[in-house]
Amino acid sequence: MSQDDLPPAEPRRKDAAATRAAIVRAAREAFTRLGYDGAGVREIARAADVDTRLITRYFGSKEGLFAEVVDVAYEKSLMMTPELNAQAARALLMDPDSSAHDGLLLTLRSASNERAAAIMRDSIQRNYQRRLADALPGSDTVARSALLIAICSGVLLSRMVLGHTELNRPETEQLIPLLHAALDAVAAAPGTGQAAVAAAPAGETAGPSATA
Amino acid sequence: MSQDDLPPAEPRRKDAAATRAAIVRAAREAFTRLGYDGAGVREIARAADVDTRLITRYFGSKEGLFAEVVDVAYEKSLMMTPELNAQAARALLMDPDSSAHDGLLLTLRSASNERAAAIMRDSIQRNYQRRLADALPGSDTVARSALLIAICSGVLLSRMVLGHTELNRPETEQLIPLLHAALDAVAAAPGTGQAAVAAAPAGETAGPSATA
DNA sequence: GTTGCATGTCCACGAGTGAGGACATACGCT
DNA sequence: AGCGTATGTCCTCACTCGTGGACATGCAAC
Repeated sequence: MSQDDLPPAEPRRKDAAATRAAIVRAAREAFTRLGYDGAGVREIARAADVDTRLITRYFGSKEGLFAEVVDVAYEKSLMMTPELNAQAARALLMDPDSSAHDGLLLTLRSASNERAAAIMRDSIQRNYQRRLADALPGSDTVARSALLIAICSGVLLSRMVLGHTELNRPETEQLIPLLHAALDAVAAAPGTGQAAVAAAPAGETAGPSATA
Repeated sequence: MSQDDLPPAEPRRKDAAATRAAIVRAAREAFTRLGYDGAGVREIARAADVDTRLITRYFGSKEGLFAEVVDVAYEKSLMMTPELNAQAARALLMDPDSSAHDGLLLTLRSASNERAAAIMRDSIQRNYQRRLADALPGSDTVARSALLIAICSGVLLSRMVLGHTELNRPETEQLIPLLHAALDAVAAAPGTGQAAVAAAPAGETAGPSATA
């Protein structure tokens, strides 16, 4: 439906690198949309215009392919820092699907599967949480970064995966400052009680969707 | 492994009510542990010491069984009110698995499946979110209740489903006041800027796990 | 006691899965 | 040019899944 517009008339024969890339691309789309269990290797292969056999040859197994997909997905994820909480809150609540949280979204749709969860837990720690923890002020940065990621995951899960309609309506915009305050409550240095809580009188800096 | 200790020597023959109950009980355990896709009807039937055929006879299909399980699971969920945010924060972060958030946990593990997600979205709105919205002060109560549920879901997802080790360590206790503040930032009436943010100097009322 | 229907049991079907063996082809090196 | 190997293709295997048909059994009403 959406990936038939790869290179259209180019047969791409005997090009391992291009084949690998096409598989990873199709797999990322399929895993993000359907989850680890929901996406089948046949479907991925068809979307990538590639024989099924090549998947197991190049990546060993479906699990190996998933691990590779997860790793690259987190590299384009929106980086969260205490200064970006406002933009993060807006992006989490308003962006339609956005590539900003590809990693997290991929995570959520596949969390049910135990093997997939283990792969993603590992990748989150390597690619996401370490960076976030380094950017946080104060102490307990690892734990607090994990809590921040957890909160963001929950919002994304409710909106995108569960399809909670209450978070996809016009009033959702009112929630941005609230979510911002909630994020700041965790991200701000502990002890410095002032935080930015209850800031932003609902106007909020209407930044350009912050899909960095 | 864990459900062989039902009624041991009682054949329970020709008792539809007891059979239904046993199926629901086994299904709830299986769905919560493995998710909708991960749990199979054969496995559920074996755990309930019942023939597979009875599942489709009594509940129509696996989907029908799941809907029934979801409905009953949310009735024993921890009710959240602004006054209980402290206990909720503690329960979410510290309780080992607890039956307090059976509904949410069941939700998270099955969120990948689209049909299951639809069933749960419906049940959440009926059994959980309506009640929470009524208990919230201020305006936009439905949207804010959805955001609260989202945040709680994220914490539970990271801890229980994804198995994030950073949220299952001793330092996690330090996060309780932070999560409490984050919840209050959303739950407290908007406009009244004071909230309870940055309250609780890390001591926190060590309430009894709050599994109401 | 006999009949009727709900309840319980056995078994099979068709579709789906991930994986891999066996063979064909074309690119790259000598 | 000729060979070798990486790459691409076809087809099958072994398995699990949800569902339902066909039959056995026991409780309950008459």
